[in-house]
Formats: sequence, structure tokens, C-alpha cells
Amino acid sequence: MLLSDHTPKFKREPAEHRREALIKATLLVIAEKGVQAATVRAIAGRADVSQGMIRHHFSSKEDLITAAYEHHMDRLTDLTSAFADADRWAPAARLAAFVVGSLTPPVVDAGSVSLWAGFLTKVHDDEQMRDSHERTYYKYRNRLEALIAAVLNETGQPRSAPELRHLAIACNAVIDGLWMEGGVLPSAFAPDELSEIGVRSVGAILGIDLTNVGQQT
Amino acid sequence: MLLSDHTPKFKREPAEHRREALIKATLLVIAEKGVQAATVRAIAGRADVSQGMIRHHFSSKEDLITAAYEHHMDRLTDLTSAFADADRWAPAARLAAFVVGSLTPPVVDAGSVSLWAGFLTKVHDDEQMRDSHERTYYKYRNRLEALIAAVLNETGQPRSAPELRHLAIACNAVIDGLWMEGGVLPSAFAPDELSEIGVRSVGAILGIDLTNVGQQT
DNA sequence: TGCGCTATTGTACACGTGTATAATAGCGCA
DNA sequence: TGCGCTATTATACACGTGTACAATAGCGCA
Repeated sequence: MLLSDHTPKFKREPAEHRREALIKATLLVIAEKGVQAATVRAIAGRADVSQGMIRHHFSSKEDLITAAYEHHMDRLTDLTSAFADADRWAPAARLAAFVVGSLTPPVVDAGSVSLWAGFLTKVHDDEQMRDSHERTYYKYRNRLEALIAAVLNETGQPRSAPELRHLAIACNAVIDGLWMEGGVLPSAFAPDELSEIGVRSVGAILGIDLTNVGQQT
Repeated sequence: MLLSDHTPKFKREPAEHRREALIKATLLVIAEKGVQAATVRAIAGRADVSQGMIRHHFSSKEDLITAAYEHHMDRLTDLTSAFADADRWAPAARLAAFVVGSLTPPVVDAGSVSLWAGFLTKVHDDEQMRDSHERTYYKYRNRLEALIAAVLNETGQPRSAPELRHLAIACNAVIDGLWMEGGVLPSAFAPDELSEIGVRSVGAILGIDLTNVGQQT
């Protein structure tokens, strides 16, 4: 028998590659079919590996789901921050871009909201999930608070720390609320309607008009 | 054998009573242990009936869950509206009361948010759930929009219908966002902090100071 | 080359789930 | 009172789930 034309049954990959592939497959399955469809078999099938792989690379399925959630949330934060990170822009323009980025696809997305909601249900009785949620929540809100502080300093209206905190909580809430409904009921809003409402509302809360901010310093 | 001192094994109740009892048991279980713990057996046990009852009074377990969700959301809407329904109050006071009612226990509650989030995950691929969510969302938002219109008319600043719609979407989003985070991370906010932020933010979005509105006409 | 480590597979298992169904028993009514 | 309807119970079933484990096979290294 010839062994030369033998196609391998599988390839040995670095652990980190496999972990990443499994996380991506998890997010795909959840985005397409919802959280309850994210079974071990479905995820493994999507990643074209056997179901044993999940327990080999993650201590449990819950562990994989948590990792996928954090990966996803970090990606969302990166996406929104990207717009706001251009240092050459004026603070107001950066804040406006941050809001628009948060309320536009691909951040606004049915699968994203579904995944996020699935986690929210576990936050209730799983400490690890609560920590994870808290972490991503503060990461986003603190980012927002820094942008707000920069804008208010620029316009000569500095606020105290408690006031800044309140403003950040409020702006975060509008953005969250709009993001959520945009993901769940996309047909209820016109394109760009959410980001327009978001920019106007955040501006109103801060007492600043953000609708006409340019993108140059 | 004596049959006189015979304690009945069960009591035949009107169908509507049983349905209501099962719905309340469902909400209790979800509030206490989360959505994934709301199994047929757990619910039946909480209602002190056999598990067969669920399929007898509801066409499926999903049917019961949907009914419980609608019951719960209607209750929340009723709770928030109660504060705002006093006709003798000025429109601004009614709006403020509506916001405060939405951001105070028992409306702000971990179990409530958990239940709501559990539903959100099903909205993605279940048409019945999507309809249900859409219905309760519009019911709340339209109620809010009417209050907003009344306030703006009172202060002589009437808006067009599209503008009113935008304002309602924005105010609804702040309230939703604050309500959610308050339920998920109760320790992150001081008592009354959420309602204070809510009233201030809604006022800012509408361009009206709601913090000092009294409760008399 | 061929040996050894372990990533990867395939299968089996125990368990919990929602559902189906026959037996039981409360209770209204003749 | 006793019959009949059906709410209610109790049990069984089929199925999908996450997990455990032994066998297999890639691939680095002596």
C-alpha cells in the first residue's frame, strides 16, 4: 500500500489558534441561531472539529462562552474607540464619533444584542459572569467619561468628579438603550436615525451642541 | 373504613386562577434562580401542583413563559403609569413621576431585568416573542411620548410629530439604560441616584428643568 | 527513521428536559 | 345519593445536553 498520497485526518494547531477558532465559531453560531443554539456540538461543527475539542481547550462549555463574551465585548469597545482615537480631532468631534460608532453597524447588530442579553441572564447568579459584565461596563463608561471631561474642559465648563460620573452614567444609558433597541427592532428605526438621536441627546445632556462639530482641530 | 375525616389530595380551581398561579410561580422562579432554572418541574413545584398542569393549562412551556413575560411587562407599565396618572398634577410633575417610578424599586429589580433579558434572547428567532416585545416597547414609549407632548405644550414649546418621536425614543433609551444597569449592578449606584440622573437627563433632552417641579397644578 | 508526546477524534454515559398518556379523584348536578 | 365530566396526578418516554474516556494519529525530536 502506498502511504505517499495520504491526506491527513486533522492538523495539530497551536493551542491559541484553536481557542480563537472555537471562540469565533461560538460567536458565529450565537449570532446566527441565538444563544440556546450554541451547543457543544453546534460550535464544534461550525469550527470543523470534533466536540471533544471544547473540553480539551476549555475547562467547560461555560468557560468557552465566557471567553467568547469577553472577546466580543472587547471587539465592540475597540470598534467604537477606533473612531474616537484620532488625536488630531477636537474633543467634541471625538465624542461625537464615539457615539456614532456605537450606534452604527457593525456595533448595532441583532446578533450582538442577542449575545449580550444571553449573558445578562447569567449575571444574575454567576459571579464570574457578573465580574465580566462589570469589567466591560466600566471599561466602556470610563472611556466615555474621559471623552466627556475633555469636551467640557475644552469649552471651559469643567465639572466635579461626581458630576462627571453622573454625566457619564447618563450618556452611557442613552447609548445603551438606543443600541439595544436598534439591535432588537432594526425595522423600527431609519438608517442613521439612531446615531442622530444619540448625538443630539448626548449633546443635550452635556449642554453642548455636538451636531455640527467638525473633525479637525 | 371511615371516609369522613378525609383530606382532599387537591382542589379543582377555575382555569383562570390556575393560569394566574402558574404565571406567578414562573415569575418567582425566574426572579429567584434565573431563566434557565425555570423548568416545568421547578415551576410546578413552586405552584404546588404536578408538572402535568402546565401542559393542561398552556399549550406548551413556551406559551407559559410568553404569558408570564407579558404579565410582568404589563405590571411594570402599570406601576410606572400609576404615578403619572394623577390628573390634578401638572404635566411636568407627571412626567417626572413617570421617570422616577421607572427608576425606583420595585420596577428596578434584578429579577425583572433578568426576565426581560431572557426574553430578549428569544426575540431573535421567535416571531411570537418579537411581537410581544414590540408591543410592550411601543406601549411604554407611546405613553412616554404623550407625557412629553403634554409638557411641551404646557410650556409653549410644541414640536412636530417626528420631533416628538425622536424625543420619546431618546428619553425611553435613557430610562431603559438606567433601569437595566440598576437592575444588573445595583451596588454600582446609590439609592435615588438613578432616578435623579434620569430626571435630570430627560429634562436636559427636552430642554426643561424637571428637578423642581411640584406635584400641584 | 522511528519513537514519544499529546492534540484530536469518536463514542458512550448519565442526566435533565419538555411532552404524552393513562389512572385518579374533586365536585357539580340530576 | 350517585353518576359523569374533567381537572389533576403520576409515570413513562424520547430526545438533546454537557461531560468522561479510551483509541487514534499528527509531528517534533533524538
